Amino acid sequence: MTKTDKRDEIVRAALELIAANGFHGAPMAMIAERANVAAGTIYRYFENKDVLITELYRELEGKIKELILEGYSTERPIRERFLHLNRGLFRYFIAFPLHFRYVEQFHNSPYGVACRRDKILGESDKQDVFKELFEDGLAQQVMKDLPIIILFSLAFGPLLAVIRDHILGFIDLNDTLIERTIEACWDGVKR
Amino acid sequence: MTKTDKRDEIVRAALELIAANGFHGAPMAMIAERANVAAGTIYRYFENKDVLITELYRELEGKIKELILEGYSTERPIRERFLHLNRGLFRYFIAFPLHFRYVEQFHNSPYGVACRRDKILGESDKQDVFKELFEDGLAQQVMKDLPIIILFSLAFGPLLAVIRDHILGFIDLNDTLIERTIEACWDGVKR
Amino acid sequence: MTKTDKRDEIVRAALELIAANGFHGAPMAMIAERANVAAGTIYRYFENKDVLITELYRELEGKIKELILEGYSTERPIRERFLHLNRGLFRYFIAFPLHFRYVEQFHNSPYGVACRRDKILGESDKQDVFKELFEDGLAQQVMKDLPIIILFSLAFGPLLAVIRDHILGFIDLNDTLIERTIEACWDGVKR
Amino acid sequence: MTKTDKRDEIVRAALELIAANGFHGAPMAMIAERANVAAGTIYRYFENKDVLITELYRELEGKIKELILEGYSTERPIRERFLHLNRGLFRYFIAFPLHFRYVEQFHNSPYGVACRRDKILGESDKQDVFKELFEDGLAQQVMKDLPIIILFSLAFGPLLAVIRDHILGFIDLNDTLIERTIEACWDGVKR
DNA sequence: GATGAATGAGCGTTCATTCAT
DNA sequence: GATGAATGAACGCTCATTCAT
Repeated sequence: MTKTDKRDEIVRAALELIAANGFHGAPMAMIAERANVAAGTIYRYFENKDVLITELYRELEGKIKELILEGYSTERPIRERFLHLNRGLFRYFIAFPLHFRYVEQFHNSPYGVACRRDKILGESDKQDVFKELFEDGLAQQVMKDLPIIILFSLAFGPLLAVIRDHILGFIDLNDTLIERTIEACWDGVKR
Repeated sequence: MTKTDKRDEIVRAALELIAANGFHGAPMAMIAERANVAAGTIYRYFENKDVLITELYRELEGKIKELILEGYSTERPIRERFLHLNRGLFRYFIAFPLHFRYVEQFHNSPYGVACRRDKILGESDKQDVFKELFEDGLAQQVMKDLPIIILFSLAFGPLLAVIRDHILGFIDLNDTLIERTIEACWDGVKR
Repeated sequence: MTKTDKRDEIVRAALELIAANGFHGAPMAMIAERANVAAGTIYRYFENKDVLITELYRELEGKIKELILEGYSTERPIRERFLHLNRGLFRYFIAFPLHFRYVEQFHNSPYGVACRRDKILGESDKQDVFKELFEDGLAQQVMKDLPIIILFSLAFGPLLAVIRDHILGFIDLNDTLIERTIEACWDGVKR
Repeated sequence: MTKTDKRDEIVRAALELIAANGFHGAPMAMIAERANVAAGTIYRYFENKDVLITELYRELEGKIKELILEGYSTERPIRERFLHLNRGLFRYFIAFPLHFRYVEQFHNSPYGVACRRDKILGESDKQDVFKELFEDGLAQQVMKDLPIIILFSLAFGPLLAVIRDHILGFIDLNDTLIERTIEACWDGVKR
């Protein structure tokens, strides 16, 4: 097994266990076992559990962005771009429910709050497509004149709630339902 | 200090610590200390930590419902009822940010999921004003023809996200902003 | 309720709970509850749990002796006296299984060992019928020439074991079986 | 220190402390300290305290049986076999008084009762030499016609009581005394 | 006297982290 | 590099005992 393989196994194991059981239901020893690695080995790749958790989040974030940006163009109309991104998120999380569970756990934890704080208050992430979309939407006056951070919540708040209900088995989403939910989100933000 | 005082102190301490640090960041010993009570004393009032957590949630839920239903009438038009309830939630949580953080922690935990499952799958809660509102909205065809559970997410998903951002200090809400956010939520659910 | 009634209730409750659950399965609070008395009240009658346990033992010991000595006469032949005492113990413990369980727990605990030590090494209990019986048996040369303490074990060791098996439901004793077991014990000690 | 050494140290410490103070007088932390091991280390070798207690019992049981069966043959006459086994028990427990105290504590506890129940009611332990001896004794009509479980008590009840008195320092056994006590036990069971 | 709420030391157990091999 | 046994602080919880009422 190469060095990278080991790291990947650890990350995969952590994802599975934390998604299923939460941060406290995933002891390092259990992650190690699931990754077929010794407990101490994890510490060669990650300084400590916090770092593992945060790095895993960054990786998932990266993958999500990557997939979402496929076929995305800032040249298209605002509405189309909005629908594209939301649709991408829906499809991604339905395809990878473990990722969704993990990301949700992360957001709803001290890690997530700190991370969010950095993102909002820190150096503006020049490449944040979401932010750019809302800025364009405001500039072109197709979106409601509200702070971007509120537009954000209007656009993605329902989405995350609906996906959670889907993953927990409370609804059974299909393409029509998804499409109509996304349209409803658009109704929320559009002027 | 009367018996009730002690219980109240424990509940207050638990609320503060759990709202700030999460369930695992609030050991019983710390709750006891903050409540100026011995560790064992908590167990006179609550069978165990789970019960304390759940009971505290029920208390908050009760208070919220109570405040929200003030001046609420099912006789009024759907839109008005919708705005009333959302406005109530906004005001409540802005007035009691600890309650918000606590309720959020609770929902995002095994407790909350189980609680949610009961509510959705169990015997329909006849007195659930929210459910009733959406049923009426659907019947009168003023709301989008979507499953109630999705309407729920459209209505309250953004709201919770916005309040969180406010409490974490990422936005500074004022009455105008609140009113316009609620209107935007309405745009999301209305036909 | 008179003072004596309260004490009796405490003692009865302690007997029941300790017999059923052992010393550690019978917290003071539980004893108090079963006795319909406040926890603190127990400490008016007994300095602490140890004292309660020891005093209860002494009471039971007294009752047992009293019943056993009914119709007992040192004028009768050794064998008859032996059978009388053993028969008495059998009947007593079968009639009062809680007493048996308690006494057994007591003997098999630091309390019991200390108590035994006092009895054997301390001032010889002038009125101990058992000791007297064995002394007479030795003097009259109807019993084996062994230390009294060993005769004791030969006489009562099997008895206690058989009663325990009866109470635990492993055997179902009847009068014949009892009589033959006692005879067997006599065979053990007689010359 | 090898892995086995550590386990042995834990077992030894548990044996010593439980034999001296009983199960509740031997907290895990104290066992760990006596074993020169951290508290958590015990849990690498034993799932929990119950398992430690039960496993230690099984180990002692095994050692005892092994030593007792040395030179034992079912070909020899009943009486000889009886004396062999009883003599073996006497010698073993006098040589290892801690083992005796431990086994006694175990028998007189919920563990022991459950264990006993299994043995009596469960599938007959084909290799139980004691049971086999009594069955043979009954078949050959050299033992009293009593239930095996009672013969058991007649044979070993006095023995255990005598050994306890010896270990507690109430008698000082010597070979003659042992031999005569065993003979007395035989008198109890023989027809 | 009687009460029972309050105490806090102590229990069994877990788990992030270290380090000798 | 990799291992996994060892650590020990920290957790949730119990219960004998005290003492203000």
